[in-house]
Amino acid sequence: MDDQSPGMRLVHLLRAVTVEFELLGAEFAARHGLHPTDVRALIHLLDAARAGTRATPGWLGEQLRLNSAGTTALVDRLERLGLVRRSRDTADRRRVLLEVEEKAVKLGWTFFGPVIGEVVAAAEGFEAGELETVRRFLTAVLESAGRARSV
Amino acid sequence: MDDQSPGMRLVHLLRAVTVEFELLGAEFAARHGLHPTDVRALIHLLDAARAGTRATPGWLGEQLRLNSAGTTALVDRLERLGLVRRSRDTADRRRVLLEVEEKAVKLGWTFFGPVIGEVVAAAEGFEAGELETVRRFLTAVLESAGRARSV
DNA sequence: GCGATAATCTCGGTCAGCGAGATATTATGC
DNA sequence: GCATAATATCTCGCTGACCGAGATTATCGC
Repeated sequence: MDDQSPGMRLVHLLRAVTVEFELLGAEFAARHGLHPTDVRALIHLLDAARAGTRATPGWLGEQLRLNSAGTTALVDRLERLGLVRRSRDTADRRRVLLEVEEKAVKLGWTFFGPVIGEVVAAAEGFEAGELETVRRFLTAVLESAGRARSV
Repeated sequence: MDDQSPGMRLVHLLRAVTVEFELLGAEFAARHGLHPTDVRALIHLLDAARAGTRATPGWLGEQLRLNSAGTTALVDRLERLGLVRRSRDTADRRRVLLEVEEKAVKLGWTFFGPVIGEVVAAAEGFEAGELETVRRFLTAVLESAGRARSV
């Protein structure tokens, strides 16, 4: 396969971006005494909070591909750090709801803030039509990756 | 910050792509009895081999942010799996060179092959100019992420 | 109510990765 | 030329994330 074709160059570029984001997460984690898994969990929890979805340990475990024991340990960790709070669901009292504390929101912001700022600034060097093209492409890639994964 | 601005939407999209790629790597790892770190190591080793760079345990450890003990354990694992071979550098006999076996190249191909195929196929739905725009954007993002990381 | 099902947690064990230090090889100051 | 520092890797002991199996608690259909 031609290594210099536009498609291949984009593949490598995307992979480089992924690596860079991973490193970013890992360094953020190390700096705050968290584990990479904790950061991933925070991302999912903040997403859920923003979308109004109710998060439970079981749901979180699925997102992160952890089994129930690992999930319990993870939530214990996050709770000990004061980032989430466990509370019984009053409707179905088998369920435990995970509520993110303000501290977690702030932490998430110090993590994403700088990257968001940089990327938004970078985006300003492009015209609206160009950004739309990028959006279409990334959407297509997202679907591609999903397809490649489910094979 | 406006959650619906084009810049923000691209940030979220990029993050989604990153997550998807990570999941892809994790599932590939699990399916082949590898750890996520092993996959990351393979990627770096294959890159080095392709670029003609000589890989050593120390270099690999830096790439993955592992200390020397962890790196030794990692290389032990990869060697046991028949993916790399250790050989002393004849010029500086303190050094150990890591040579990737064919098996590793094939494994890398079964990992990247499907994704590459999908992304290249997706790229064919775009004009050359559009792909160039995407390339420029991703390059800018890569620099942004690097900057955000070194703060 | 009672068995079946569901959500979470507990216990014991495995193994990746860390810190400290050992070992071997090469560069440097005098 | 020889002690000393610097470099590259490995060994040892340990911590802790995660897994598998099973216990616990709560809900639902009958």
